[in-house]
Amino acid sequence: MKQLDFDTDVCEQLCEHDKNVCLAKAEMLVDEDAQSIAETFKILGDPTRVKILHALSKRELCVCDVSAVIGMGQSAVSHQLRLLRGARLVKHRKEGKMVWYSLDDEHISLLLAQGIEHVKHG
Amino acid sequence: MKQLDFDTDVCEQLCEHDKNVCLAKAEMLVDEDAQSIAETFKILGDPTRVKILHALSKRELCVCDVSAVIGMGQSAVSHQLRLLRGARLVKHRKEGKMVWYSLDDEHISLLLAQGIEHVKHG
DNA sequence: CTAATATATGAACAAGTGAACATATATAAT
DNA sequence: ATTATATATGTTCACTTGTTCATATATTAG
Repeated sequence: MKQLDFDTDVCEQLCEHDKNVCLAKAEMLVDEDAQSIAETFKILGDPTRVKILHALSKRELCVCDVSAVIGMGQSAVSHQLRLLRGARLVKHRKEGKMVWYSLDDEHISLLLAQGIEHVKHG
Repeated sequence: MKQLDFDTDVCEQLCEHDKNVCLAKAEMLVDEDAQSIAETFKILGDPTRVKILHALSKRELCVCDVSAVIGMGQSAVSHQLRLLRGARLVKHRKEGKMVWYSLDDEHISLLLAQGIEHVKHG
């Protein structure tokens, strides 16, 4: 395989398929965007968080309840909810000493559903 | 917080909200499914793979071209394509000594698009 | 056959991650 | 104020992950 010059945007001798490579390069995601998108999927890419999101897609739950539902300690759940919040996948609502969590919007429910569909074979 | 009995499906003294917890538990994803779903998202959760998928969503590319497009070594790209293949996110087609990759189906394109939309704020 | 090219794979290592534990904060009840 | 409850956070550690380097396989050309 030829050694490629990644530093130039000009399409010179890129493997065999200059046109393809040139076009693809022009349309490529910038690092920043790829990073952000990956970040979102990464948060979705953990079984505990998938379970939490799935539970929240049905109804609003407080931390304590999530903990009970998925059978995991309060601390672990709180950590995970923080990550989910950071990725704007869930939102929270304070009520006295309790905090109620739910999905940030219906978008998230869709994303999750598509992931599920892909697995149950799509 | 009360100590919970995770070993029983019977709803006894689960925090304050027995009903919610009981329902949520009944509808919860089984570990196996949560694992599979997370696995898929986990594969989507890496900037390099996001870039690869995005490039492939536009046109079929061979390994060499992907390598050139995203500016990363052939070995690294090959490893990533293997993971993507394992998650049925891409498919491949052999032609002589070259292997052409493309998205496994339009579903994947949608999943990716939804992730992008969520980031560009949805 | 041998050489060259395209891709795949194995090993190793740095960097990142999730869970558990201890502890901190915040609110409510007495 | 003191105690109890609900949640959040900091730290630690075993484990995973992505890249690189070296090498293997496969296909084609000569």
